[in-house]
Amino acid sequence: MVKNQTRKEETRRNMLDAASRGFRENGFAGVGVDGIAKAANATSGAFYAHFGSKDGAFRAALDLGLDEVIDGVPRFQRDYGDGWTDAFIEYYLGRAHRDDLACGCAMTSLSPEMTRADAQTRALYDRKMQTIATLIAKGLPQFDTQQQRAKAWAFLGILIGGL
Amino acid sequence: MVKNQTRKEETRRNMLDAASRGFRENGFAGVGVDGIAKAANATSGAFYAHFGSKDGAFRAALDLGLDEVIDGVPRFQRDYGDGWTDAFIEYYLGRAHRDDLACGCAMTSLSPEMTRADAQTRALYDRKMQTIATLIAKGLPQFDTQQQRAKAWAFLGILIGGL
DNA sequence: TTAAAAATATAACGAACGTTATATAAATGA
DNA sequence: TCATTTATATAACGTTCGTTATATTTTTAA
Repeated sequence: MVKNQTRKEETRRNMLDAASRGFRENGFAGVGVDGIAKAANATSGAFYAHFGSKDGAFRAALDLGLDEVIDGVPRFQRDYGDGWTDAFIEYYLGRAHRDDLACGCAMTSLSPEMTRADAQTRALYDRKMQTIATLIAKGLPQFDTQQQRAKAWAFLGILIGGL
Repeated sequence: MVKNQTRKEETRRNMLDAASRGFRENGFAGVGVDGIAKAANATSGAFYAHFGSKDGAFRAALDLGLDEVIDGVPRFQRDYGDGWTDAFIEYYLGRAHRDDLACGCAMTSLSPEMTRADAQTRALYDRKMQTIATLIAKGLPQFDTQQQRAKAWAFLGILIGGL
């Protein structure tokens, strides 16, 4: 529970959490605005005041979810050193991560939605994924930058699902 | 184009193809009955005459799609011998398979929908996946059946997406 | 304490949803 | 050919969808 936040911030947080979970569990089309708002003990009015549209909420959830990965990768690299990739994969495929509150990693659950997303959302996704690939590449034992990047994308591909 | 089929069979085929493509591209909730029917140059009336419900059409599409895998695995084992797994993975991850008419393999694109599917659909999925795992296990160089099955499921996990 | 502003709730819109009932068209068998 | 059955199209249903406009409540500032 985050403290020292106004009521507005708390409502937004609740709705963003509900949106994240809803989109990850049921996909973009599988959950409605009213459903998300209700899950956050709020209404569609507040939803639109905060996100402007359903697409806007999806982008906010995507943004937050990918930031979790962007924060997580360097943490694993720092904590596990050279063997960080194995630790990361184990964590990533592990039950704890699969069944957590937000229903898995946004990268895995939201990536399939990208083919149907609008341009703005895809641009956000591409930008964040480039950041993630760069972070991964920096942690790979290789001196050729291009090879590092290729391996980083392969690593991501395995994680997300062979696509 | 399949020949020697009645008009009824042709309509059903068209609608099943449209449903398969629609569900794979946009997910169960991402496409509607009217949309599927229109994509098959038909109407919702014919749709319900053939499938009974949207869930019914999804099951038919899932059934057909997983049968493609069930047919494909032994073909790879026969054509490529011991190295069939590499050939299969290469094909599976390859562009040709990703961009084909039906928008990728049903196993990959429809598996994420299973968490939201009804009991009947999940039962069908489980049954077919057991069949697929058995086929894969038979093609693995191992004498312990249990180990074979475990490896077969790991193989499937990698293909579908590390879940 | 009270007026202004901001945040949230309520109500309604047209459109699309899955489904059913019914009407039309096509295929079948005599 | 004509009656009957089958296949498909049309029209309508109640609901839910994303969204907007407006009303109400809560917070802010004086």
